[in-house]
Amino acid sequence: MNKKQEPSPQPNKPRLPWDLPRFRNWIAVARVHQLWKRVFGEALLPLGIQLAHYDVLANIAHYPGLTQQALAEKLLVGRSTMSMLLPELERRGLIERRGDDADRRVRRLWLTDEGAALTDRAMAIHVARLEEMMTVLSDAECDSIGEMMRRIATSLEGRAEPAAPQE
Amino acid sequence: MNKKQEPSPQPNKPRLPWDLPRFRNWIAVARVHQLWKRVFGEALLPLGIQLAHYDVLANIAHYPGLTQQALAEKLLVGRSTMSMLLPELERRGLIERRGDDADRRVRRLWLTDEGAALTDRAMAIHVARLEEMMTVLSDAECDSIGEMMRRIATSLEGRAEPAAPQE
DNA sequence: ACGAGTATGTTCAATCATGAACAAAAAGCA
DNA sequence: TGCTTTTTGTTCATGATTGAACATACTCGT
Repeated sequence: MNKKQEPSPQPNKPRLPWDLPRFRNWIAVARVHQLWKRVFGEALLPLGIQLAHYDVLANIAHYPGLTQQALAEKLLVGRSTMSMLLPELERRGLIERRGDDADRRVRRLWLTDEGAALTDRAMAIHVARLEEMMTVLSDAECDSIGEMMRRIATSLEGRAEPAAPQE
Repeated sequence: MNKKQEPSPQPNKPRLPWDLPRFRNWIAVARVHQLWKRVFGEALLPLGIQLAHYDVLANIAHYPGLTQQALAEKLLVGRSTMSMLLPELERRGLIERRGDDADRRVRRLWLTDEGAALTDRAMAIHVARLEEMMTVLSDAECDSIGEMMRRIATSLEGRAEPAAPQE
């Protein structure tokens, strides 16, 4: 085949994406995200919850009374994931699901006192670990990452939502 | 030294992490990563492979002859994941696993011609989608993200690996 | 050379996430 | 009002990922 490799990687044609800065930069993003999930997931274990649970609880704390569908969209997961996850959190007395008189399809989500207390502790851990991880960045650097990522997110969502007519 | 914002949500104590810039910025990173995985995963479907397969193939392309263990470490997954995944790729004739005379425990990984061809196509899609996603960033901005992320990764890995003596 | 300790890969059972199919309820429309 | 379409949530079967336990092979110190 074709592996006549001289000494140096590739003479002129960049055969591997690793030669492209944008590729390498994105790899770094993915790697950090993956590492973070591991680190934070372990940090949550003492509280008896895992990442998926935390994501749910924190979002209910931020948007009390949101529906399962809205929560799933925020978390970028399917509806069925919530249907499988939430009964467990309800059984443990961390959340409450109440119907909505105005729309009897939906079940709105609320934290119980116990759930709110647990979520507070989890969020404290979250913030602490996050700031620990980000000590190598200045405030301005961190903000610039956030600004750029939001720009990308807007672009990505715009391309996905509008349901392209053709193709 | 912190935002004394009267009219807004919380009078003085920032009860929710969303009030903290570092928190919001990280949320944006996680969101983009998640969106990217969805977009790219769908883009790979026509090739008949999924993200996990692609990660394997691309890394074998980059590091031909690496061991399963080394691959698992690069991908930040467990060894058993490779043991479940690789036989499928081998069965499809995309990769080859050859023993190593110097160390008869390991199985070194190589792309077949067919696997290399498929990987080339997948990497082309990868790069195209990536550049599409990143059109909203200048080269310098993209590089700055990469540089900062590598800084964070080094810090994270340093904290996890060396098995801190106390706590 | 021998044995304890370590590293690699596989198997297996358990866990988790997902999409398709479904029922109930709402919204749109004639 | 009646009918169709859309939305919300659940169930279920499937595929993905994992850690523990194991067998094999290597390393290192003696």
